[in-house]
Amino acid sequence: MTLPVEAVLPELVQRLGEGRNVVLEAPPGAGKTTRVPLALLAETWLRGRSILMLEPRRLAARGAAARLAALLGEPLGQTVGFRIRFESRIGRQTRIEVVTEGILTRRLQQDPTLEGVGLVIFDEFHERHLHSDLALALCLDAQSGLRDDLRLLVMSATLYGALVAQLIDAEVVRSEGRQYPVTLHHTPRDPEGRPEAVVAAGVVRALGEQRGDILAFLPGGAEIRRAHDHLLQHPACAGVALHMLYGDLPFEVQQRAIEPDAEGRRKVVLATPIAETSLTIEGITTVVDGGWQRAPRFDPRTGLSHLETLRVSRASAEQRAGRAGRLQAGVAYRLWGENTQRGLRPFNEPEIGVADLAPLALELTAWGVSDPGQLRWLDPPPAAPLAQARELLLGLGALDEGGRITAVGREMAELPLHPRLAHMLLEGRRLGLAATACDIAALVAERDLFRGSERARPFGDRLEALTAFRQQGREGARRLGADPHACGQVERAARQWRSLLRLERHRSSEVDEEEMGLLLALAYPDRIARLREGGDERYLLSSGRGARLLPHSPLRGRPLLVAVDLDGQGEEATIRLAAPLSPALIRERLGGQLVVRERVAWDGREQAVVARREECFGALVLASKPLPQVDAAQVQQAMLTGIAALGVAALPWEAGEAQQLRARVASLRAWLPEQGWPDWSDAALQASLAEWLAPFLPGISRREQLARLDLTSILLAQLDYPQQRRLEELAPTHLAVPSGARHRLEYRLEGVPVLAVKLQELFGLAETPRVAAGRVAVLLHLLSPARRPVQVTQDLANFWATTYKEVCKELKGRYPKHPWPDDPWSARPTAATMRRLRQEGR
DNA sequence: CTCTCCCT
Repeated sequence: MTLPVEAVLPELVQRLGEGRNVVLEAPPGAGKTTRVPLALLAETWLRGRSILMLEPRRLAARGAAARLAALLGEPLGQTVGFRIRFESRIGRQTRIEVVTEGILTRRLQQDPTLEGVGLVIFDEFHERHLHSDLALALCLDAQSGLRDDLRLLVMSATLYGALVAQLIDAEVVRSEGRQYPVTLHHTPRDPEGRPEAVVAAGVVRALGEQRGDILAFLPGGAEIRRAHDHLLQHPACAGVALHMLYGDLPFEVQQRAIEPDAEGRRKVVLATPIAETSLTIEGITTVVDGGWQRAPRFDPRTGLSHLETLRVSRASAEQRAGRAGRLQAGVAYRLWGENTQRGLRPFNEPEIGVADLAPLALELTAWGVSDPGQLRWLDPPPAAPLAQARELLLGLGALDEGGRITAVGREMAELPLHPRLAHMLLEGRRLGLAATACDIAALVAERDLFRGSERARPFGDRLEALTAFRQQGREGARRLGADPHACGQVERAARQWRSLLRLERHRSSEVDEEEMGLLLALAYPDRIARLREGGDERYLLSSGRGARLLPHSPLRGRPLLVAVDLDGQGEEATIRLAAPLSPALIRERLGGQLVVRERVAWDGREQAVVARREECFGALVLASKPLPQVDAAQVQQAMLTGIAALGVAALPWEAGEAQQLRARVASLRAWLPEQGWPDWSDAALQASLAEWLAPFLPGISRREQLARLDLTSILLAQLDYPQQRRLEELAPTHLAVPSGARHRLEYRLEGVPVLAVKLQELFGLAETPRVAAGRVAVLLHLLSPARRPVQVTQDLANFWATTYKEVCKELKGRYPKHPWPDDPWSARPTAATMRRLRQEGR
């Protein structure tokens, strides 16, 4: 059988032969995974060295290797082999080695020159996993340094080639795919509809309009279960075999969903994106796509991840629809309109942009790179999550203060698990708890034993179920409500780590809850939760954030927990998985890791500077007492931090005088920019607290004591004497008016100052009063005798000439005791009544 | 309104 990719093989071979990197852009079905490595095997430039081909999934790696070997008519482990976690088939003569992503990173770390390798092929690069992005960056680094004869071939779905080609300085070779046509039906959905209802309706419609089996895409397991329950009741599903398919279902159930129905019934499979690439389901001719996908997002501010339900990307939707056209022409119902289609993102967001970067940060440090800018990336690791990751690694002792890897860090990097868990394994070994640490790490890292169960269970139940599985097999696990398949996977991971730590065999012992908490605290020193007073399920995390146990958790009321799984979404984090923690045991077993520190710091809850001597484990404060003597400079520094956190608005501006001073200076700054008046905006004052406010802080350590500050004098002290003189002259606090009185000017942060004055006081005055050496006319608020505003103007002469007459007419009757002369120009300006004027003899 | 998929 000839495959479309064969047409471009000569060009591909030639380009690589010229010593170039190459990007092969080909849609699914082109045959790139099977044909390309074999076509290159005999190339002389390889000089007998091997080809490494990277696959994004274990299933795919094993499958690709098997097909390649079959094409050569050999068993696996001869010319073609594979290496994935837990399994490898590699022989002496192996020239094509198919590996999964983590394996390649590991190999590069052990041998940066990739000795004996002539070509690295990245298959399905468009999936943009964290590991494949990292592996490409490391390969490029190796190529540019030690191995200029190493070649790279990146294979990717359509429309992605140019970007990668630019990064790796490569030629793009394009191939056609093989795919039966799929007819697309875009059907706008009820925007309020829940995913399960929308997709169930789509399935019912497809059942009526099409023949053949149906594959429907939903965002997650919960929606799949609800859609399943709903469709079971529906008459359209009578006689139809209804299946669910998602990663956490037991293997047998997944298998049944993939196979043709034993009784030959028509099949409907409700699936997560697991069916998008990893699994091929027999007999599908119709796809129903709800158009969602769920993705984790790491929030560097909290250090936590949460799941988000997003619209599918165009690439994913394409892939999903394609599932209907593997056997024959098919149909895809897309439950969104053409407009929505145009707004879809072209590709899934690269994992490097949204993931926890702690593992990547450790890999980079182990590679000897402190700044990711030293490597070439399609998308560099974003700064904030990377900084957060480095901070975590520093806390775990993997990095030193200078950001270099420590001996412990190197040991951690060599263990195939998350740095948090690697730290727990190594520290657990020192405590003589290595085997238990392996179990706990596996329970954290592998599939949830109790997924889908109603009750929120504490961590201890997992360890108990694992022990039961070891002693009594699958039945033992089932009796405790655990999934035996998942137990097997956990045991397999734990066994791998035990062997890496050179532990002989697992000694099963009693599960000690407190030791478990202790070990978990070694992995999550920053996720310790203390029970809030007056309740039994609300906790305070060491970060200061609130957290809440899942309803009905058996851990309710425990004073101290280690939160293993925290969902960071929303106001309060949700503690999904936790173990109780005993401070006494920490002190007893981890005494060496306790840090005693004297802390003088602003406390947001106390609204004051607190000075305490604290005994800490990670972020957990085990003991705390007040410091007998405190350095005044430290208090001042902490107070400044506190004021910065509260904002300058928290200072006592209420009196008004200080605000007026700020407004006067701000006005002069705006009117007379050449004079260099200081910037006293909130932002500027906030930024320079240390300069202008610090000298006045001695004796102040609480928020309420800020009321003592005389902000007017403090700000005035910022001006030198000539400036103070000029301020009085150019922006006076008061203005004299013709009546002889002095009235207060009201300055504003922007605009002209306001002079509020009874209009009788201004008789005879033609010129509007001015400030700033005559540059700015004040805004007059002309008042009635009852001090009600009659007119607002910046043009007094015009007021006398026009509006004054009407004002007179209107107000004369109401205020007969006050003067309302026909000619305001010649009348005597006064604040007094007629009677007083007469008494004064006029 | 129960946590997607994948990997050392």
